[in-house]
Amino acid sequence: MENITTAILLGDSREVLKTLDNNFVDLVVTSPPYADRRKNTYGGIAPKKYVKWFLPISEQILRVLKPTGTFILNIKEKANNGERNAYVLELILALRKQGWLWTEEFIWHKKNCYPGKWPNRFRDSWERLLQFNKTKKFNMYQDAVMTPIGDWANGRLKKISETDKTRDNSKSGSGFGKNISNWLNRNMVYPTNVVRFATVCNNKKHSAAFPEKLPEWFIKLFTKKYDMVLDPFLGSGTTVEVAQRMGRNSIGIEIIPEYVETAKTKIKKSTELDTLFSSKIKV
Amino acid sequence: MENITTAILLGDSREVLKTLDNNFVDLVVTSPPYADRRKNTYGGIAPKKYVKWFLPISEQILRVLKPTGTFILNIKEKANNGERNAYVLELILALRKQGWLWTEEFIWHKKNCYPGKWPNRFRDSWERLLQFNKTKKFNMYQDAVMTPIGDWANGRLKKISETDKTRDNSKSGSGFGKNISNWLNRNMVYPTNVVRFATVCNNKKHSAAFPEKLPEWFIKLFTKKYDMVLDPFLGSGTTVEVAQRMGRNSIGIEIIPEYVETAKTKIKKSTELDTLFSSKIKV
DNA sequence: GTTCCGCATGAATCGATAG
DNA sequence: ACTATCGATTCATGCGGAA
Repeated sequence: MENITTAILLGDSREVLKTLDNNFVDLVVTSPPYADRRKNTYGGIAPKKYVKWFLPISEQILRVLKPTGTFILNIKEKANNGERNAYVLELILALRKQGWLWTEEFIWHKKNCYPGKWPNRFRDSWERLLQFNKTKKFNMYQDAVMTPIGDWANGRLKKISETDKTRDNSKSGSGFGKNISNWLNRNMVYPTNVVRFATVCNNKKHSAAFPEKLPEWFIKLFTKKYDMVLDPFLGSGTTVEVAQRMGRNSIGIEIIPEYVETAKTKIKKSTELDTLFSSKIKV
Repeated sequence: MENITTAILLGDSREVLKTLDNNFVDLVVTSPPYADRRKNTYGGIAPKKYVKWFLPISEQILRVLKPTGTFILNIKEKANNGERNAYVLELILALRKQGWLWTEEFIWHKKNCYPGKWPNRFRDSWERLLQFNKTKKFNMYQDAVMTPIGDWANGRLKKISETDKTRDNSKSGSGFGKNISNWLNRNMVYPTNVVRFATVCNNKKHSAAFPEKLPEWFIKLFTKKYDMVLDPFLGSGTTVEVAQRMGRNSIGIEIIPEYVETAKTKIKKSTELDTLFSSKIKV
């Protein structure tokens, strides 16, 4: 039986990443400190300096990632002085220049966003989930994240007429046709690039942990069992905890000792689950 | 009684906009042809040339807009050769340089997005609704777009406890605790910066303008009656039709004669409604 | 009149093939 | 090599006619 490794490294990602091998990571999923956020814990990076600060890190990520791997970056610029900061846009352009393919931008539509009221804007209920790749031939396991088909199917697909079965193309010239018979006995459909998860509300020590569902979804989508997951801004350990539970190897890097301790506790706790999990699978 | 003007101008926005006065428009809401799209009708603009093509237009928009006015730009980059185009990011940065404040990015989460399946990406179900302003003191009528409270909010608001209040107060100091009373005992809530409308697919004759609900929402949010609305890429006339129905003055510019005719027909038809509408209001 | 059901259509995207 | 065209895939919505 293959073993699963779960490593939590204390230190600055800018340094720790340099100690890792080339081309061995299948998925990087992370939520770095946003500019001018979390000043109390991370010190905060000024928006103007953010790109310059991030590029050496992404350079290392580019190096450790397999050609078939994927890099998911969760980030959102805040409003400052009535205006959205532009550093995330500049970061995307800079990452492209660094050699990354900007494959996709998923939207994380937060189910329960932060309440509040301002005269000039509404509550911010979404964040960017930027997908970058080294090559066009990356691994993607779409079937792993299929979702139940919409309610419309109940009414619409019960009875299929003969015309439905025979007609192929619509007349519009869009080249789009339909073959309704394909839809029989379908319960699940592929999702879109808008994902909807609730934010975590419980009082974790880490100030901005993303919900478990988020790394879980991307781990399902971009890795298979025993693949390697990396989170260079681990925080309280959500990513490696989920990765371990899902039977993936993982490495987390975190600069704050207190968070590392929290994360390690989680791992230990879930090690029991892991044993349970391991005993079920036969490899 | 004040009259409502609804003007539809045939021509190229780059030229027609120059003939308009300074500082008289309250809201510009438009959906220009996206790069490499609508080749059959608008010829298509190459992604590389898009920013250069758009800046003279936005310069005129900046001129005709009141200091209290708002510019809403609906756009989305397509995927090309496995990668998202970056010209929209470059456009946002260029508009900032031109003097615009990038106030907000709304997400249009499309209820019914285009179908399809590809090995490397999911269906694209969102578009950008970029908000730009001349000054920080723009008009915003938030009460006009309040929505019925959803089940999610019922659950969430009931759970807001003393710990929630104290935690949030201590963290951000944003005065959240004071504002929370606004949220209790209400049937209506303010929306967020994610809006959800279905695309229209009932009209055979015209390639789809955006759905009526979209300009309607922004007209409610950023204008009051008798304000001036401008759409420099009118298409089949949705924006001015909605503006007229809502008792706003409006100007639409469209380069394709056939679309101008369609738009004018809509306006004429709705003039009867307008008369009805006028007779009901007392000014 | 309601509800139910048939059906076209939509700012899509990729890979293969053709010029 | 690089662009242009074509075929294949697919989900939810609203309209209009039928029950």
